[in-house]
Amino acid sequence: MTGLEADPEFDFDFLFEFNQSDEGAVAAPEHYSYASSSIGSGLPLSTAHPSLPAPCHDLQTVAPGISAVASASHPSGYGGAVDSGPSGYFLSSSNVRPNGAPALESPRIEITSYLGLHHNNNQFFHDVEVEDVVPNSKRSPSTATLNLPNLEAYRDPSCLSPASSLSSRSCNSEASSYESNYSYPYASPQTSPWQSPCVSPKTTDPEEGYPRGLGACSLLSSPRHSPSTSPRASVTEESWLGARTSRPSSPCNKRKYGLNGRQLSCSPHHSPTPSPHSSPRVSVTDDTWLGNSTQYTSSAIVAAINALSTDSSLDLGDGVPVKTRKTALDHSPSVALKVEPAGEDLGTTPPTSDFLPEEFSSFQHIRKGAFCDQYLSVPQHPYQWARPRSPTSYTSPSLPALDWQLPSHSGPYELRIEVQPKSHHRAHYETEGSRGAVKASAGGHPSVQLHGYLESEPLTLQLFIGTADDRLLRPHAFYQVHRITGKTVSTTSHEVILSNTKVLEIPLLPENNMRAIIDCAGILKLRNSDIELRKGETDIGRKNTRVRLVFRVHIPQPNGRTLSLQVASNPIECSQRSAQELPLVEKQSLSSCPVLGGKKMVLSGHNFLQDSKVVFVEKAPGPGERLSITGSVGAAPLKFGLQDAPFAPEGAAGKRPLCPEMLLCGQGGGTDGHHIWEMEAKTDRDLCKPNSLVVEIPPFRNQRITSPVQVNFYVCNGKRKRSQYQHFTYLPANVPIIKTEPTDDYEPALTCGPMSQGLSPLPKPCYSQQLAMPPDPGSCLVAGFPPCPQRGSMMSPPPSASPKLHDLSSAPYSKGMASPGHSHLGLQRPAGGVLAVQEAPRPVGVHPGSPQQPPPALLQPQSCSPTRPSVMGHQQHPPPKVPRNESAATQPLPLPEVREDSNHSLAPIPVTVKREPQELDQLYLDDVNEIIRNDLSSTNVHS
DNA sequence: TGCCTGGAAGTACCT
DNA sequence: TAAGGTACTTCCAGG
Repeated sequence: MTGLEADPEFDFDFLFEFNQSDEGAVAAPEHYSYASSSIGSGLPLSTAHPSLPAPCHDLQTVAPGISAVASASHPSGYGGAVDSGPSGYFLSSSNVRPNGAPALESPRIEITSYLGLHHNNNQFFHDVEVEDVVPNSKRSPSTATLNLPNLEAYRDPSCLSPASSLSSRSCNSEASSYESNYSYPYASPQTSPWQSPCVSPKTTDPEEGYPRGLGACSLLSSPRHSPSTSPRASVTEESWLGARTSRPSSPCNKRKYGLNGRQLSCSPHHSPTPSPHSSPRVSVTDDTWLGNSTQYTSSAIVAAINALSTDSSLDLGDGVPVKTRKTALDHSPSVALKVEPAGEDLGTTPPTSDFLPEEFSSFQHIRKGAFCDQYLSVPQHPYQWARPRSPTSYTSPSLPALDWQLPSHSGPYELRIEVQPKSHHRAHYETEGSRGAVKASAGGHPSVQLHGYLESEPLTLQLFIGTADDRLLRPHAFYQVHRITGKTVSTTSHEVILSNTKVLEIPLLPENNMRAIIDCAGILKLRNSDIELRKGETDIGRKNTRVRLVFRVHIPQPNGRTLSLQVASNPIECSQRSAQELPLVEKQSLSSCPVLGGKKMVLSGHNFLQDSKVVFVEKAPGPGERLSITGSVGAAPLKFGLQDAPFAPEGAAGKRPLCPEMLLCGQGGGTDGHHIWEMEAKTDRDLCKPNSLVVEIPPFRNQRITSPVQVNFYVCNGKRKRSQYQHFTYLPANVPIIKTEPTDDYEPALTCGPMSQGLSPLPKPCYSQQLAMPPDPGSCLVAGFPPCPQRGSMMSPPPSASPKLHDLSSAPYSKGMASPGHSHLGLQRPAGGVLAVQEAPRPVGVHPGSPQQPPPALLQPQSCSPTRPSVMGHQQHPPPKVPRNESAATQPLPLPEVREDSNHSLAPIPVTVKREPQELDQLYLDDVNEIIRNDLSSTNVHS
């Protein structure tokens, strides 16, 4: 076996799980309420969802549809979604748990992520290995997984540096997590293993020898976690550490990577056991998959996956750009087709139950590889979990994926952040000790409260670290929530991993008015190299240091469904430097003004200096902007363009998209689609305070605009010390001023529903969530998920397709792209759907304005097409709300569609294609940019 | 003793 | 290609 193979870090990538979302994994225990047998039947890949495009079809079908469909309750495939209900994300589940929590539908296929399909990839060989290890007969019948070689997990937990302190490795340090479990006053959300303290210590070991990554997964599920209160103290961890610790004691501290980007393991511990398990996850999954559902031929699956995958190229191997953007955070890591085991009882028949102890052990080993494979792990029941009553099944597999956009309120319920976190919080690395819990700016800690909930059942509040800036809200690739424990922490919490994203679960108790003080959440920074090198990972960590705390709660409804609400905090700057130097704009008193300018705008934020400058810029659609995503079906490579997000790669900055500075620094402006206009606003130095700045809106360069023009501005404290771009709209002089809330363009989405993510009122570039949310829930609930990851297809499901959910109206559920088409809202998103969305989510967004009617543009399959037609650019174009008309002259590649953007702010909410360039700001896709530019260049030439 | 913090050195990457 | 600067990580030390 090659070193690579042995490397635990990469193992999980392959897991192909058919699961609605990773989240489901957590809930695994509960999920397993269906009969295993169902799996097979339920999984006709191709048949499941007629609506889905053939290739993707299968997968999708399987995915959400499965869970929902499988059960009678989900006739429409996404049955749950179909129902009307209060706005919000409802799980469709016919089954209701005894406790009222929605029962899991049986055969559920989870697609966690999928990055590419590659059989026989060198790197992924797990399948074979697994098989060897586990006899088919012994494989858990219920779980079927398909391995896709070459798929690398996204944000592989394993990636977490081994060195990290225990506490830091929250993901991995289950021990700590579990500690809390014990303390939980109420039954924790069902599924997670942590619920049952019973984990027997005995399981031991398999993991011990394993690299952390592997272990992490298993840890969660594995019994081995000792109930010990302090994770570190626990033997397990000790061993764990010993085995894998890669603390930088040596030169090894700095990781070196092989050509393929894999980290060369300096320390033996990395892959102490080049065991065959190298990719436990894969193996296991595959095995199961194969064993259980032979019907799903790998080829079929692959085909489906390919169809779904937006950037299959990534997986394809060496030729693929490592940093391609990956849209689907959560799922991306691997595509796994997984069939949940049947059997409601968690404790009962776990998939692995059949194994002999030895086998089981082996099995576990394998599984360990799958980082965060809660799905798999859960089933490991040799240990009887004390099954706590599960008040709410937030972990239900049917729960929306972490990157889904959910509303903050629905019907009587509203999830609200009562106390926002400070705008700065220095995250700690794994190699460091914890830097404490996130605090509130006024002292104390953030707090979240669920309003309108009158039941006596406690609920679970989920917390994870999401992206900030303009991109759609989704789990942050480079940051993880870190559970803080200690005397100073009053809030119990517990960690679980969903789709490679650590999620802190905090009880929301009626006795506390469903309010939780978040004093147990720190932020862990993952090394950029660990994340970026993963195949399929397209995000760039550099300068991607802003995050948001994302809170979710899943409220069981009388009808058996679950209403999911989500709210995100204001952005939090997590870097050391930024907290000290970079200006941060949190609020702005004006979001628009006539072209004449002259109005005073008050900016609230941090690190404002008397010398701070406020610069307004109008960006021309640059190449990057044009190209938002190149989709590909099947093996076709997907490319995600960097849009003109606030931090588009430009000018001096060159390739770094995220850095605002870059745009302006020297180069930038210009014809290449960068800044076509820059104007420094006058600031009132006398009124300047560290937290507020008063500026006079400069007149726009073109006083004769006929439609609103979106521009951006930023605060600059000096070279390379600039805030992120903020949105601002110039209105035609003769047009009555429409007062706009300080929200950004994307806000229209807000109109759709309370998506509030807790976004600051500021026009923050985009809290994407807003974007995505279609006002019409129904639309969101679309039964079919477009097979193509491409948004276009996904986003616009045929009207007919849209389910009947009503309530969602207000709730914008959209997955990253928030395509109105996301029918999946309300439904579990089909794996395929998920993938698709994730893949290309950021680039394209649809304004919620008219969610019900997805813009045709969205429907365009462009993204799907391997070739990158200009079309793509249209759909996705970048954010720059710059009036393209005006700038057309300067623009190398004028995009007609742009026009819409600029208008949308004023527009009555027409459906517009959102250009989410800003989302990209976080993408420092150097490589990608290059590629895209090249492509564009060539494309332009052709055109 | 361990957790938090702030600061800064060393390294990598970008211009 | 080298120099300078910035950002990222890792360490150190004090509370």
